[in-house]
Amino acid sequence: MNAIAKLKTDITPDGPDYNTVRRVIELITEDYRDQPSLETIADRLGQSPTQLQKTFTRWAGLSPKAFLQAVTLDHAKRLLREEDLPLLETSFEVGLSGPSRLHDLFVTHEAMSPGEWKAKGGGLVIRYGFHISPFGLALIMVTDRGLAGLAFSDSGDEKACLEDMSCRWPNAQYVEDLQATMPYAARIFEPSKWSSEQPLRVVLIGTDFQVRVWESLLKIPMGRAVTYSDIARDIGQPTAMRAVGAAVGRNPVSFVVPCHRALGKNGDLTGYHWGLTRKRAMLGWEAGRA
DNA sequence: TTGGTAATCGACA
DNA sequence: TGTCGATTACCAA
Repeated sequence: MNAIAKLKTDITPDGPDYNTVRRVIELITEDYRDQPSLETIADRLGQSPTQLQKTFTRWAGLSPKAFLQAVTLDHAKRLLREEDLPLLETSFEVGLSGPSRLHDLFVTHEAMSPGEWKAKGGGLVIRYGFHISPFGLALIMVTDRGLAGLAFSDSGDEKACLEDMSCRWPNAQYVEDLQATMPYAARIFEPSKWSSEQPLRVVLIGTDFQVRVWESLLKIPMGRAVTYSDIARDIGQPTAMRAVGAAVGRNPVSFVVPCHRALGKNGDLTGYHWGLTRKRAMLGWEAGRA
């Protein structure tokens, strides 16, 4: 194994589990009416039930049974319904460069408008790298100001993924640099390394409206969810839910800015740039850790 | 329930 | 200016 490949696999040894999990989620979603048993699923995947059992607990922190429930529509509804405490209202004062997200991964963020970004010209260097993550391959992009982009890809689609991200900031100069991105990967996907003492530095590059939407997302605690209209209300434009949806979809730092915690009003998972299956996986994974 | 549709607003061409 | 969403609420079969 060469040095780079080693770097990739060292991050999260359980990375390959995602492939199994992804297929299970797909199966369940297809015929969720039948409530397939563990045996049925294991059978369809050509694995033994015990093996599958082990994979799940390792990946999700939940028994398969609990996991199945977590991925179900009912559970998503519950995430929304348990809204006794004022979700978005509380947390922290979120101002520019303030720490946010009281309940899990702390980040400090600064905003950069497209204008500012452009003014810097092509001088800005973005270092990127792919790393194994619990949700497939993660493309991480950093500038000297902090984390600027986080995207996901299945193995084999790296090129498309990189293109998807890099065309958002056409003027930048892109350099592959796993040494630079690896520490981010290690930190982001390992909840035991989340701390408020040393928040993760993030640069939000987008329009004023988009940044406001993303700040709102940062306030959603782990294992909870809100609707698109909740967000619209939070930023003071209750009727702009449609525009909010569009802005959420452009979130360049997925997972860290938890756009997977935005659901339709009835608990449906409406959309996700990197695939609905991945959105389900994230919610299930968080359910096991919340 | 399911399916069509108008209202609404930021981004982009 | 005109089009297009990771939305919603409402109304008709």
